[in-house]
Amino acid sequence: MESSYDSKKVRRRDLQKMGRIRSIPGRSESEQKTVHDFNAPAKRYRNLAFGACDYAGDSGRAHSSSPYEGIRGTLGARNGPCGHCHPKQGRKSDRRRGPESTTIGARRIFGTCKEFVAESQDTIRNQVRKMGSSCDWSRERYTFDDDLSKAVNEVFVRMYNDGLIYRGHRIVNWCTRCNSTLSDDEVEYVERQDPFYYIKYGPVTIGTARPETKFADKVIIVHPDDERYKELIGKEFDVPWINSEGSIKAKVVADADAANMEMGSGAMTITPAHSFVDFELAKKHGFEIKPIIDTNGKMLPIAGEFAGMDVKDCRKKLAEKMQQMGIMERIDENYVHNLSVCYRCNTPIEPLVSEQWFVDVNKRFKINDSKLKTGKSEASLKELTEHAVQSGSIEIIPDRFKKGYFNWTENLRDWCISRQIWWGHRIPVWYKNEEIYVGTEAPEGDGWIQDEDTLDTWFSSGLWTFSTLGWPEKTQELDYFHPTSVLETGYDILTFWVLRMVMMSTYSLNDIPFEKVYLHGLIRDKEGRKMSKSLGNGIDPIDMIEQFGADALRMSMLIGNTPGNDMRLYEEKIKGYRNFTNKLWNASRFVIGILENNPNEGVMEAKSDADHWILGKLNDVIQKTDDALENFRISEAGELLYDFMWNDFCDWYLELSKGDKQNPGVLKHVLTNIIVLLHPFTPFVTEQIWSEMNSAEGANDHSHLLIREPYPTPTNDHHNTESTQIIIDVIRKIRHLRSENKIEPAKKVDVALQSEKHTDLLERNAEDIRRLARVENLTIETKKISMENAASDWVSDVEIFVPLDGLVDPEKEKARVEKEVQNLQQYIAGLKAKLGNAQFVANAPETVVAGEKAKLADAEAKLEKLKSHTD
RNA sequence: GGGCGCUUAGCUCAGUUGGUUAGAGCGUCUGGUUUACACCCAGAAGGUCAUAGGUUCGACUCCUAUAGCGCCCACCA
Repeated sequence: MESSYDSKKVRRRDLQKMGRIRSIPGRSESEQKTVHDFNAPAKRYRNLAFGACDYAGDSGRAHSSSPYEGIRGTLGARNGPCGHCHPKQGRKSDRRRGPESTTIGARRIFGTCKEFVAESQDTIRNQVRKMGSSCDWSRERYTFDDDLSKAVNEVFVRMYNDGLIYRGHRIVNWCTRCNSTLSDDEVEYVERQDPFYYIKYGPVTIGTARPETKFADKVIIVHPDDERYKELIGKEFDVPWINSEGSIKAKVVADADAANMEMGSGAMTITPAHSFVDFELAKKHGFEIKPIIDTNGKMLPIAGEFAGMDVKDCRKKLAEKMQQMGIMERIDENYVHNLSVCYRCNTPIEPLVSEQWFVDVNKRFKINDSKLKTGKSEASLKELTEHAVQSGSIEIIPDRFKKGYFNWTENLRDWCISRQIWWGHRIPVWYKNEEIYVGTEAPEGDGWIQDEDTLDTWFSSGLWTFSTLGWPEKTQELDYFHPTSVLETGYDILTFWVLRMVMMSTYSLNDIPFEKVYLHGLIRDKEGRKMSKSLGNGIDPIDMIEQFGADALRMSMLIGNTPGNDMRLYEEKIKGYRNFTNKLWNASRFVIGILENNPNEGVMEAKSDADHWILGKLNDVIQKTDDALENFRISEAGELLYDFMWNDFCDWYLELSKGDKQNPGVLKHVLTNIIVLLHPFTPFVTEQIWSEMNSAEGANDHSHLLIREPYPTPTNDHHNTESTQIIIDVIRKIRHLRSENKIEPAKKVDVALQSEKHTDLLERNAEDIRRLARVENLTIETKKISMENAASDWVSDVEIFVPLDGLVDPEKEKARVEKEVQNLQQYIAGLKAKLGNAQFVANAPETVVAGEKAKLADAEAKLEKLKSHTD
């Protein structure tokens, strides 16, 4: 065994040995995938790991469940083309991108992307494995796998037949660069300063940042109660305007909901084809909806002289024209607003009307209510999605994210699911002249052309919990694993993914997809900044693993972090846990060495006070760890184990084991428990220690892995931990007295102990006290000792004297004691005041009052002793 | 505009339904080749828990307001 834990060496060895790639002997690669292993995962993993990786996804974007959101670049989409942002090729639709894109051969793009996906898969698999994730690799799935694609089509067809999917001309978020729609939650906002134009429009002045959309504006909306415009309502005007005719017939319409008297001039025109709000308004009033801008962001012929021009250029030129026409009142150059942009390429979004497929979230359909328990026979997707969380069937951790979830379900609009990108599941709809066919497979006969659009990635991702288990077949897995117990993911993906999974599962299976959602925060750099490529502040997990080991990286991500809160990650932190890993390694080496020297003494039997102490402590830590993990306080569990391993086991029990009461059986027992408990946190080093322990006993059997060991449960054995605690405290106090009085560590001192109750205990452990406190002559008395010129202290009823002839500074010692007396007196006064308060005694629970009384008694006894020592 | 979160030792963070003389790691200081470990050991210093009120016998913890930082959603005439 090496003296320092080399994570690199062990890792490579372990990956094969530990069966992290769970392979079944005698089966080919393809058969491996279909092997069903119904061995329930060990308890600890049920709660710690569940996640799905979409690789490059059907979206060209990785939404792995890793908290490494900030460095998505390294998780999947590294250096590759963004699938989304490439136009489909070989398509004749006029929605396609212009001729420039045809210069890129379709085959070439497709080839590149296949490679890209393969590379991403490799990268992610590699990273997940290197992180030590304990997945059932036999069940790995990719959203483009055949059976998953089948599920996608199946859901589409079912929804279509239930009338939940429809095709319609609607206003959508459009990216002119990607040449595709975006769903509402794929739109991002950036703050920008742009000119804001005030334009004369007949009798009113309108304000806009986008004059180029207004060629066909012919309705003025005012508030019905607005005194300024009351007279105008219902009237029509010929307004000098920017269109090619030079004027337009405008009508004044009152709408109490749409118009705001306080805002600007209180009057506005509307652009139905390029504004969500205006589109709804136009539908409400039956106004004409006339497109101004095409899908490439170019002006349509309606713009006259500006036709074919880019939106941006048009705006500039148009402003000049308006000046010339004399209808430009003024320009505010300091207008700051939120510009909506494409999350993929940051191109400004152009809302426009186009024919798309939508999921109707409000239409009711028949449901099987046996699991959903809505109390209804039919419900809408929106209602089901909301109900699953509202009813408590799904628990979100931490709880506060429910609010965001409901905010989102409440404002849910029909979901535009068609995308004009080529990388995705094709919409399972075929056309032949006027005929339309919707089915899971292409219809019989010639002349059918499949819809060229693809589905929003979240449509297929939303099926993840059951499409991966063979649905729509009634498979054993589906029965066994669904709903999943815990989904673990980042909070930023709650609405994208989590909500869609709830929606899809409640629809398709009439059941929830999972019982609990554990949300982690995002990882930030040391300064709290989001990790990003442009800042170059990302941390490559593989780099950190190379340097400090995967275990250290895992620990640094688990400890000191609470659900839903962002976490800073930086080298020093990881380094700290590397030290922990190494400490564990060295302690194990020491124990294994003892076991090798005492091959026949491995029976677990507590003999010494220290044995009882450590076993009691172990029992306690098992119980607390279990409780913490059950309640998703993962950080706390990690801290408990860290503390127990280092401070109790290493600093005390191992040190005591170097004395005359070494007990190999207990050492082995405690170490074994420690590594089982720590295995979920630091799988590699613990598995390696386990293997070394077993090979020390000549039983190196690869099938006998630590990961298979049951997680410890507390025993009912009673262990006295008090006794050794006294010994430990005595040693500490002696050390403290030495240090206070500047006694060199190498120098041995004489110590006298006096106690009525604990002389036996002290005698039993005299050797340890002598060794660990560096004592020359240790005397233990029952009768009172009075000693001149000695530093003194006490523990329980044990009085400690360290004679310091000529060494102790009487003044200093006096000052120290006086300070402590003062401190104690203050404390006692506080306690007395509290206990003297009738209200406190009356209202506080008995246990609290008793506790305070005990504290007081204790403090008073201490004060007594302190005084007796100064006499 | 609506919502949410954070503010605790020099730094990074814990603190479970209100009852500890408020904790950890790192860093700092003092000392150390004690035969597993200097990626270590021993000892120590360091906080009026952002501010101001309130509830309570009792507040880091609950309520209200204020300030600073951050996030999400909405809007954009």
